[in-house]
Amino acid sequence: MYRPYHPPADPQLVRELTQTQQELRTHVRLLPLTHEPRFIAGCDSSFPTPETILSVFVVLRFPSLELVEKVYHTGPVEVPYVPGFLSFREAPNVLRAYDKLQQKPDIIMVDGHGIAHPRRMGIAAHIGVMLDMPSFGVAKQKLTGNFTEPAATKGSISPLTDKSGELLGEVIRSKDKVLPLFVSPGHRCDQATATRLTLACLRGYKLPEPTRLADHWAEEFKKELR
DNA sequence: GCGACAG
DNA sequence: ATCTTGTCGC
Repeated sequence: MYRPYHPPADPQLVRELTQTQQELRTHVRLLPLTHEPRFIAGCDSSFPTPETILSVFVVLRFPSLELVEKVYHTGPVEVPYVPGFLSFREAPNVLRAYDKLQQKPDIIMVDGHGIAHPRRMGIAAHIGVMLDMPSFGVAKQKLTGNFTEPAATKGSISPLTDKSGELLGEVIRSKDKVLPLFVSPGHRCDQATATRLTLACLRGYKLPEPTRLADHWAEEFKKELR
């Protein structure tokens, strides 16, 4: 398959972001949820133009999954995309979108990785720490770690581990014969909770409702801008 | 030195 | 992420 080429990143920038990332990491806490969520949020970002980012937050009632609110926020893109540092490019705008929510959620499902990251600080963990809110990530592509292909049937799961065997996340088949999802906890959440909620949010599509709707509305809001 | 690389 | 048509499989 075709492999993307990532242009060299500014060494100085990478050093600074790495330090910030490691500081944020000290705040991460992996714990089971204390109470069953009543509201779960989904968030995702898109780029109407190369220099503009549009972030969306949707809040669904849980476990009914009815959409109760959707908001978005747009702003200028100030940081380039560098593998492993996606959060610094998207999180600032995502947090502003979060501020616009009337109904704050009990937990946030982010489009991206949680601790299944080189330094255990994917965007889901980053956002969770910034808001000090429970969060977890659901990604469509692997960033780091190893795994064996889960069975082709919906609900099949296989672990995502690092070289030392540490569990980074779980690879979940959310729909029969469709590429699996990579689910990992972000902040104030554990793997069992992340996996359980992801499965509870499936409604016949590859993506669980929170991120699927956030994805959908990101596209709608984008059109709405022109 | 050779791959891998979220969105 | 984004740019894009037709096409294969259930």
